[in-house]
Amino acid sequence: MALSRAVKRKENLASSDSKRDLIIAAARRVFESEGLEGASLRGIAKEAGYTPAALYFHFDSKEALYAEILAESLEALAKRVNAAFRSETDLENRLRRAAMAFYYFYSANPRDLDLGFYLFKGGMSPVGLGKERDNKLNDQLWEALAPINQAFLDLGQDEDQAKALTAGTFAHTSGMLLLEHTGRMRLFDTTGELLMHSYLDNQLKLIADKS
Amino acid sequence: MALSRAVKRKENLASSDSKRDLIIAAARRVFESEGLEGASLRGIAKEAGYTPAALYFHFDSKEALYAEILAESLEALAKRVNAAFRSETDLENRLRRAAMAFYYFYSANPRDLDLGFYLFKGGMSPVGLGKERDNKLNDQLWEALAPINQAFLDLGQDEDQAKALTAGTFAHTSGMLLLEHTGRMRLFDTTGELLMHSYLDNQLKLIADKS
Amino acid sequence: MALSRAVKRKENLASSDSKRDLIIAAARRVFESEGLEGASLRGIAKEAGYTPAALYFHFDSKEALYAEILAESLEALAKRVNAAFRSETDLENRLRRAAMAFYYFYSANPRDLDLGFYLFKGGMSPVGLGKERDNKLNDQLWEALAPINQAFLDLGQDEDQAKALTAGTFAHTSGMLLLEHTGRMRLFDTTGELLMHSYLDNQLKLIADKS
Amino acid sequence: MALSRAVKRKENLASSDSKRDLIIAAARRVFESEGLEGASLRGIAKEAGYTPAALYFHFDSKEALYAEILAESLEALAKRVNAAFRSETDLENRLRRAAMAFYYFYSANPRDLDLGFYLFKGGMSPVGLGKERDNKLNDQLWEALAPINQAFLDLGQDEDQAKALTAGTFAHTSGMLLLEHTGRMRLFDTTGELLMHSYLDNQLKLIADKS
DNA sequence: TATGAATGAGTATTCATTCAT
DNA sequence: TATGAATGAATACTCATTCAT
Repeated sequence: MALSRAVKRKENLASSDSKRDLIIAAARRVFESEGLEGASLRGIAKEAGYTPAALYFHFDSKEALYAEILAESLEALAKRVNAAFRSETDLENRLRRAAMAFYYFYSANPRDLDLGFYLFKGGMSPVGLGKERDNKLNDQLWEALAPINQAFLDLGQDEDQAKALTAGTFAHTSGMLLLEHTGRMRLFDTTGELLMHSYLDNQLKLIADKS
Repeated sequence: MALSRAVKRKENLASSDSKRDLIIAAARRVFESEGLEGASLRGIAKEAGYTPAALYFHFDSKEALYAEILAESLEALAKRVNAAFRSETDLENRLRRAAMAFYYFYSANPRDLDLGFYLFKGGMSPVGLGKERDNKLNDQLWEALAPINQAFLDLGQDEDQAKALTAGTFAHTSGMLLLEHTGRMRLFDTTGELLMHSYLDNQLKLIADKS
Repeated sequence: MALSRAVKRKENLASSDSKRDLIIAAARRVFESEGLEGASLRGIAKEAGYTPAALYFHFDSKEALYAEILAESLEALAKRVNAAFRSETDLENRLRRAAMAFYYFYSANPRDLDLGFYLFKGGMSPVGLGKERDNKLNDQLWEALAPINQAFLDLGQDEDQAKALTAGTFAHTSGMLLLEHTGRMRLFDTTGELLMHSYLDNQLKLIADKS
Repeated sequence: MALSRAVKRKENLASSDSKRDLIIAAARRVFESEGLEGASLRGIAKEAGYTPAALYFHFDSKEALYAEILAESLEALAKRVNAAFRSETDLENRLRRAAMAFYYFYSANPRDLDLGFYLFKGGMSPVGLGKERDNKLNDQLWEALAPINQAFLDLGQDEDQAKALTAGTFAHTSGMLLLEHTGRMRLFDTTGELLMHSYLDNQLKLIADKS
């Protein structure tokens, strides 16, 4: 008749988690339409169909909620980049695919970029977040970059070289996204996508030339 | 009596302008110590020795004041980059010097970077700023990038190529500054300066290889 | 099966009571470290290892919980004062001991004083508490004052005189504790303890002079 | 025709001050009807016919507003006690009058007592107030007690004795007010006023006996 | 008996901006 | 040109309490 306690608890947990997810989803929606600064706890709560106070049952603070969103975003990013990496066997294309996956992800979700910069600002958040969360986010970021790093290793670069190349690619991509996001790309009559491809071609050429 | 009206007006204008500059200087000081989010009109007014209301005689809005600061910053940046460009006769070093001047400027004044991103966000400001000001800022930005573009032209690139190369250099530099500013460079055991040099070396090598 | 229902109920009762005591103890701890204003139901619940909602099974309201704590405190106070009274046979010292026991109790537990003032404020609590509880607390307070009253009776005062003397001693002691608690005693380069002794000496002298 | 600037400024000042006083008066009214805990900035602002934000133009914080009220209260108290002291030439009655003026003041304005205890709690306020204000309040308190102290001096007590006697009188009065304020006086079938008189008579008798 | 989830009312304070003077 | 005074909307967050489960 009745469900066993264990099952019930599981269901509650699922329900609880799904509520968290509901709130996070609502927060994402608000972010997307209002931007980071425009997204208030009140607004998020309203969008989620809750009282502001209710959110505090699920998240310790606004920043913690933000961090959760960023974490989910980074997770999705990492999945995307890894999938792109794995979808290719050609070593050169692997790099291209992985790096472009990174680029396309943020090109499609520009607000997530803001979020990342906001929470990473100064290397730590102003309010809470704390070191543990910073470390966690760093780890997640690295997981998204790891395929790119691996691609460079696979192309014959040693560990230090690969790391530097990954950093360069990350920076280049971030900058490119920034220019597009802030509408400055118009100055140059070109697109970030094009420039990304050219950057990657150059990297591959340079690597090929070395050997 | 003593002074003619015309002279008086001129003096007032001068005095007015110097007051503007005083306010802008105060705002810069506040930005540097408090950051973009921490800088309030009240705080700026206090630092300038004025009432908040007084600032509205000199600037239409907070954003307008910000824009003015950004304009000054871009002007200083342009001067710096141009001077670096002119200080060199060797074509390759010209590029290096100009690009690194850009990098060093923001590395030393990271808050100015924030300001730029903030005001350029979305291609237009939320409140005022308007198209004219956006255009003006774009022009100023281009003035800071022009020497880099010229260096590429001098290295034998055609106009389109130079523009794309300038865009790439701009993006790369911006991304690098971003990574450093947000403390993410630590992930890679290297520095933005080093990576900048390596990027520029690669660009020069690729150009040389082409011909 | 094994245990009879009656026994079970008793056990439950005992268990319930011990839980109550656990909560009260937790609340006391929170009071002592956070003060009256700083003590929230949430904090108390956490300290007790419960959910806030759980406390409502044991206490009708926050005020009711407070009242319980005050009741325990008054009980302890009464015990202390009675013991002090009984520990002496000399009539004059009996008064001194009893009154000083009162003083020392609150001097050591200043938060309990706050609690008393808070709950007694206006003669009744804002929310619940009600008349029964007020009467109960009054009774308990009187039990703590009874030894002092008895001491005055033993010193030959009639009932009315003793009551008035008790009231005076109570007021004097309370005021003294208040001055110390609020740091105002510093104005006078003396201590509450000293002044208490001098007050009691005077009372005894006045009584002696009368006869 | 027009008013001179100096006059205008004076008027403005007067107007500004009167607005402060208006707010303070409103705050007092709210205190009296709602009590200390029930008095919120919002409520005070509403009562004063202002927006909460407007109060911050006149007072730095809620605590600062409270402190101002307490300061005014203490000033009025001091005036009252001094006047009582001066109205008498008979040395014994001087003490009586001054001490009873103190008592009557708080008996008529019991909320002011709360305010004093609240702001003096722990010798310093939790939020702001700061040492300067604490010192100022202490000074004001002493000004209200000075006549009592003088009365003891006039009765032939040396400085130390007078100080201790003043402390004792202050404590006794405070305690008496407390008992009345919290409705505990009912336990003793007497009144604070009566007990105050009897306390003062005793003090005078003890002083007379000494010499 | 206890929890998880939620509420609604409340908190002090800050913000950019306006306007009469 | 500048101020003093004020606004209205917003902010994140806390509270005691309730209720279905």
